[in-house]
Amino acid sequence: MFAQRIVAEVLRRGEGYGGNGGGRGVTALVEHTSINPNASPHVGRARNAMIGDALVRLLRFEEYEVEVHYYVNDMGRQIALLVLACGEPERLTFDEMLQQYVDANERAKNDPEFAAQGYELLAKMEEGDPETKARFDRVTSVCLAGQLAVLARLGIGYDVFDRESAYVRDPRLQGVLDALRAKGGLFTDEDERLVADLSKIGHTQDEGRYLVLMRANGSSMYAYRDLAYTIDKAGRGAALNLIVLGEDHKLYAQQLGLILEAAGYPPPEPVYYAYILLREGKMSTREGNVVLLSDLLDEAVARAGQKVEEQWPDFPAEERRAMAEKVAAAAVRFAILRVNPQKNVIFDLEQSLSFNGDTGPYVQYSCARIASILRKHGEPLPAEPSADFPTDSDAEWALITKLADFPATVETAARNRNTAPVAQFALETARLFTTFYHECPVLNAPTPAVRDARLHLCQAALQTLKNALGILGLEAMERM
RNA sequence: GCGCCUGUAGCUCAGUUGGAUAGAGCAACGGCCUUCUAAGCCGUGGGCCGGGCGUUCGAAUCGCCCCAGGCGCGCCA
Repeated sequence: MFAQRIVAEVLRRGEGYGGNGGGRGVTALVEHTSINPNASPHVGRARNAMIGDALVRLLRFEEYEVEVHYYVNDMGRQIALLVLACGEPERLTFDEMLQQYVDANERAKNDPEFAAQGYELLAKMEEGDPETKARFDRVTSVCLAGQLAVLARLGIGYDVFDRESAYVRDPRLQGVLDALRAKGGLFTDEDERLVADLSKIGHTQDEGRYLVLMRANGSSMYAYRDLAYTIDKAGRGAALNLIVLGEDHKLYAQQLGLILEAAGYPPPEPVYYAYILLREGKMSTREGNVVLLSDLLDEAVARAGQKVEEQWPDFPAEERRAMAEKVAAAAVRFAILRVNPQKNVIFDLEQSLSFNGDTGPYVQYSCARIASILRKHGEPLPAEPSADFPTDSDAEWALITKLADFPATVETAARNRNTAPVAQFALETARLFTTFYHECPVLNAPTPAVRDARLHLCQAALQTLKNALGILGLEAMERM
């Protein structure tokens, strides 16, 4: 009997239902977010973090052993300017540092001497000057902590932080240069820069043929350091090596991949996503038309808080606050994650703050309704649904059939490295539960057998929704 | 100019990898709280699936050509 079998299967597997064990015994390294320290995360950048984090959760659900890496770009021209601007970093907060950076960047454009100071500072950093390194560390650490605090509000965390500055003088880079040289793919150009000619190692198009590795003054370019880091990641022995990248990095990743292959290293598997745009155009920190993740979350919490207050006036403020945080995070995460990553999305503030319709809070609300039924029933249910499992309505069948689809949805999502279908599944399941909810009374079911079957179905639906939400990084609500 | 991605309802998105009458939400309009939470439900209107040509018994889905948007293309990261 199909219905009874599916419901029993969901309840038996519990938190593991939907997992196919595709990653059992497989290690995976996932790098995502890796925001430059000179900016507070905006929703565009946050797409990387949310996609990456959901991917990590999906892989773990499939029993991969995952290690999450964050590459801290604590070097480079922009960071040098930031450090230069933050004279006494101890006295500055994260937000103040960001303002300093904006000012410094502006000044560097019009003041060549100031810009030159930046390059000098960078060169000293690369030489390994301890005092300079300490200065950089102080500034970038404050910035990193500020960024992580915002991301943590969305439930996003990391296992390992790799600092770019640790890879500048990586001895393995010599081997890469030797390999390039051996194939005629390395030369010093007329301006004394060290340049890779990728056409010698399989690059077929004209655009992107050359990649500058070192400046004339011997300081390294981002790509050069990134090569060392990528080699380092490859050397950690993970069977699956993923990196979440904006689509603007496509050509760059190909270039890097060619060099790595020429030197005998396996390149990571990229997962791309497209930009989030505003109606007015693309987000630009310079022009001030950005939506900061922290601001978005604050607004979401404020709106959710209002709703919670209307709904649960007798709850302690602290508890209401916690509910609002969960709902707010769910709204923001779901709004981003439900869209296929290769699509540009036009960011709509009202829409991503909406708690009605095709949203994370709608799914959470369905969970709360189920939890409420189970709570009201009070008594524990038999662990196994009875062999006599009456299900006569279309609503019940549609819901059960949907629950049965979950493992296949997860399997496809993992294979395609795309969690958007899981969000879609959660929505569809929540809608089907709601139809069932309106058409099939549970506690007042016509017979005890029907009631028990429906209670078990409720449990199974809740478990499946929880598992789907877990992959997306949203919390199911007991009440809302 | 060249390369990659995208184009589905007024708006934001799905569409199970080529199958039957293309689905949701938002917005609009009309209904539903003395029965398990109205952050919900039911109903109405709304479509040349960007355009064209092809492949196929069959195309939103595959191919080619256009058009539009996004991204990228040597001392940014």
